[in-house]
Amino acid sequence: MEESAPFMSHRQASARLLAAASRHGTLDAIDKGRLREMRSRGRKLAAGEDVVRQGDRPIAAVLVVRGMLARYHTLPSGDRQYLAYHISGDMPDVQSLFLVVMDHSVCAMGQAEIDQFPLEPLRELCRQQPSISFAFWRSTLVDAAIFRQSISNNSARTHVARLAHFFCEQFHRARDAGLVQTSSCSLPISQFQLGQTLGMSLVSVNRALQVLRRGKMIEFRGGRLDVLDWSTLRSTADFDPMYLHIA
Amino acid sequence: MEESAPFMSHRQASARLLAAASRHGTLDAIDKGRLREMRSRGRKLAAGEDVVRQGDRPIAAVLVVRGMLARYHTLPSGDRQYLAYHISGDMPDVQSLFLVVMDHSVCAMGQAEIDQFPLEPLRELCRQQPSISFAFWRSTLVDAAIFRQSISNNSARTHVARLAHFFCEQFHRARDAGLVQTSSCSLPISQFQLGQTLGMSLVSVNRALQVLRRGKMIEFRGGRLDVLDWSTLRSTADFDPMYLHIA
DNA sequence: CGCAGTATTGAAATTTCTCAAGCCGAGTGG
DNA sequence: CCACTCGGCTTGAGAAATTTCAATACTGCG
Repeated sequence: MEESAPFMSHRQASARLLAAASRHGTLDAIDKGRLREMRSRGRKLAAGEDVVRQGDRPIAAVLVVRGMLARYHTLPSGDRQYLAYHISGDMPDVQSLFLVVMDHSVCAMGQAEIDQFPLEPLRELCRQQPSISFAFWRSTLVDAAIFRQSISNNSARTHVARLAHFFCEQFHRARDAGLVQTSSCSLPISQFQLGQTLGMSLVSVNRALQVLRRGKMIEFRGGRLDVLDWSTLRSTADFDPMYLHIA
Repeated sequence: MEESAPFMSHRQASARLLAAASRHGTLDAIDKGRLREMRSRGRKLAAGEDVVRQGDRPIAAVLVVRGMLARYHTLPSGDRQYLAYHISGDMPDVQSLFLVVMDHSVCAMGQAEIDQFPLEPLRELCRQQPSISFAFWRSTLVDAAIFRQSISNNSARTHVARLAHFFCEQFHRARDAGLVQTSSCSLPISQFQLGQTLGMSLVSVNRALQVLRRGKMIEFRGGRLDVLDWSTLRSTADFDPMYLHIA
């Protein structure tokens, strides 16, 4: 499943890296030039394939090119707890720059494509170009804000609100990344996995889903989310996108 | 309640800042010198007092000197969801360096004492001294790892394991910070607040607590945690401190 | 001493999970 | 082209966990 990408894609890959960093800070010409020098290896992922595992000591950072990646804990029972989802333009494990051992795994939710950038050159780049460092740093801080929201979501909201909030977040982020057409976005997650994300059983997910459907707020099937009534969905969820710290 | 600290304490405060940074990276003489130049304002906090609130745009970063601080979300219902606790030597809101608006609040759990370091000089310092930047960055990454663990804890563990895990984490971190004497540490949190931390009702907290007590694993009263049987507590909790990324 | 906040207990009400069966839809091989 | 199969979705109903309500202790502090 792993394969080197052709040479041309190196330029595309570093352009994508530049875009990822630019989302979180202002870069000058030097910063941009240095980012464009970064070399990477492209890789296609099969559905469900792991990119890194809990306990690994990764040597490269991942940038999502296409598809969706997820971070998850493997519990002693063997069960998973999904922690976050990442779409095109996201870097799910920038933290590896400074946390040597992975405390969670990263996998592809459906077919996906990534770039892998060796960590050492990235670290060196961050050392030399503070603005780049700050941009990546900020991206990890937004990740943390999203984790905080998940704590509240999974701990303090009703099942229906919890699901609604999850959909709001995914949809909002997809839209921000330019991945929404006609109020629908890709969300290749099964109801069972939704349960492992939100701390609910499969049956509870299914029933909460039906409430949202009957309320004509969303449609969710075949790995795709359609938002039919954003305003109602949003208020059902208590969704306030402030925590995403976008612009 | 706010008051300037005497001049002498400035030197102590910057030494504490140096210590906080040193926990997360190797600093050279220049780094250390620059850190020692940082000026701060000491502040005493009453029990329950807020340091920053959701929506604020803080201008200073907090370093805990004494006591315990907590981060929390305020939900639309008015209810709180506690997200993390911080003890001496921790910096609960380094993220404010790059996330302008607070997405959560920070309060004192009991009486506490903090140093406040203006953000702008800190940012400038990070820009000039990459090692310092990396150390603070890393501290925010460990925070994020702890948030991830909280997602799993609150979503996928039984009430008893959840509580046990929380105690393991607090105790382990207190020990690492040198705040444990004779297997007990300060933990000024009421059972109700424990519920708002772990996503359980007050009654459930109380009953889970009794299980741990009857199992002779812990004693918890008057804001103090005694660990009577670490090994059993740890296995009850499935606690693996790896995620704390302590050297 | 007594108040106020915190902890404990019991029991009913509710939510959530588990179990188990049936359904649906896409892909496969006859 | 259709039956078959597999994974994922849906449904019902009983079991179990959890919350809520409400009353009773406890404790530290003024």
